[in-house]
Amino acid sequence: MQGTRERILEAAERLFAERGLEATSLRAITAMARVNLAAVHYHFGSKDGLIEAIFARRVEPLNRERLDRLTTLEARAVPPGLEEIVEAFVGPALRLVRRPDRGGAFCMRLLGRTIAVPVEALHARIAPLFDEVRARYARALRRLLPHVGGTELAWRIHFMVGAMLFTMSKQPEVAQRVMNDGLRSGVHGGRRPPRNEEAAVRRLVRFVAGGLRGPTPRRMRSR
Amino acid sequence: MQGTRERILEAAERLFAERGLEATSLRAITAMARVNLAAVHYHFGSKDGLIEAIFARRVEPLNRERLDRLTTLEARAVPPGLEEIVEAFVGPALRLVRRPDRGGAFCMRLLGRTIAVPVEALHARIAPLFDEVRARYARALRRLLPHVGGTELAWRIHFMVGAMLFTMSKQPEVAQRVMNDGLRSGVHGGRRPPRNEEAAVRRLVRFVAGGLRGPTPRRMRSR
DNA sequence: GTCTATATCCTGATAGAC
DNA sequence: GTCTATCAGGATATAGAC
Repeated sequence: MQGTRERILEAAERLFAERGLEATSLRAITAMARVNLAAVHYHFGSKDGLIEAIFARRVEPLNRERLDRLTTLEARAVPPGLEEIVEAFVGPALRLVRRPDRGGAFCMRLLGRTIAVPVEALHARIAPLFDEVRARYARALRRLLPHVGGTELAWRIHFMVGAMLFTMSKQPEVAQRVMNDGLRSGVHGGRRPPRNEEAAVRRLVRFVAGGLRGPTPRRMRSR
Repeated sequence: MQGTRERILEAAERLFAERGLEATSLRAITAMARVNLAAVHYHFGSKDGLIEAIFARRVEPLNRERLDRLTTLEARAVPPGLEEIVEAFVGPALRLVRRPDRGGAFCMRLLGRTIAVPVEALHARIAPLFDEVRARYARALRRLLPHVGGTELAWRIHFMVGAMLFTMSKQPEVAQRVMNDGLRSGVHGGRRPPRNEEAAVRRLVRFVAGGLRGPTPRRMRSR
C-alpha cells in the first residue's frame, strides 16, 4: 500500500482530469484516496500546492523524453525528417495513455485540458516548464523549413499544439476503446490488443507535417 | 440602457470566458451587471439555465453563417476549393472577435474553452448544436478528398477543430494586440488598424488545408 | 419584475489532541 | 504523521415583501 502522499497525488490527478481543477474539492480527493482531509494541507500546504506538485512530477519526464529524442535525431548522421521531429514532440505526449508510471490517461487528459485552457494564476507557473522544449523544437523546425518565416512558423507550431492538446483532452473516449480492446483480448489470440493511440500518433504526425510543410503565403495558389 | 436580462447575459459571458464556468460565481456576475442576485434565478432559473441561454443565442447565428456560406459555395458553377471550404468553417468562428453583436472576443473565447474541454453534464446539451454543421462539412470535404478514407478524414477534421479551438481560446492575447493597434491608430493615419484576426484566419486555413490534403498512409514516404 | 433577507450546504484552511 | 472538530466565508437557491 502506497504512502498517503502518493495516494493523494493519484486521486487528485484522476479527479482533476475528469472534472477540472476548480470543480474538484479537496473533500472529493481525500475521500477517493481514503485519506484524512487535513493530510492535504500537511503534505502540500494548500490546494494550489497540490496542483503544482502534480504538474511538477509529470511534466519533467515528459519533456526529458522529448528533448532526448530530439538530441538523438540531431546527433545522427542522416539529418532528421519533418515527420520524425513532429513525432518526437507529439508522440511522448499522446503515448502517456499507456504509461501508467507517468499517470496514464488521467495525466494526459489533465495536461491537455489545463494547458489548453490555463487558469490565470497557474499559467504563470506551468507555462515556463515548457519553454525549453518549445525553443529547441522551434529551432529544429526552422532549420527544416527555411522558406517559412518566423511569425508564420510560430503560428503553425501554435496550431500543432492545439491539435495535440485537443486530442489529449478528448482521449477518455479513445482510452475507453483501448480498455475495451483489452477486455476482448481473447479475440486477438492472447497477443496484445491493437494500439489505438499508435494510430492516433501516426495520423496526427501526418496532419501536422502537412500543415507545417504548406506553401508560404507569397507562393500560394489563388485558391 | 439594456434590460436586466441582457446585462446578465453579457456580464456572464465575459466572466465565464475569462475565468471558466465553475470558477465564476453568480455573485460576480450580478455585481458586474449591477443587478440583483435573485434576478438570475428569476430570468434563467439556475446557473445552468444561464449557461445554456448564453450558448443558445451565440451558437445559432455562428452555425447559420457557416451553413449559408457552404450552401453558397456548393451552388456556384465552379466547384469550391479546399481552402474555401475550410475558410467557410473556421472563418466565422475566428472572426467572432470583431463581431461585438455576437459577443466578440468573450464569446469566441468562451466557445473555444468550453467546447475544447467540455463539462460532462453540459457536453450532452451543447455538442448536438454542432451536429448539422459537422455533418455537412464532412460531406463536402469527403467529396473534395476522395482518396482520404472515412476514419482518416474524421481524425483530420478532429485535428482541424482542435487547432481552431485552441486559437479561439487563446485569442485574448491576440485581441489585446488588436486593441493596442487601435490605440496607436494615429500611426495608421486614421485608417482602420490592421486586422490581425484576418491574418490568423489565413494562416489557420493554410495550415489546415495542408494537413487535410496530406498523403494517405499507403502512399506515405518512408520518412 | 425587483428587491431584501435568509436557508442550506459546501469550500479551503487551521487549531490542537493524540 | 494522522485525526477530530471547527472556523469563516462563499456557493446556489428560495421565500416573501414591495
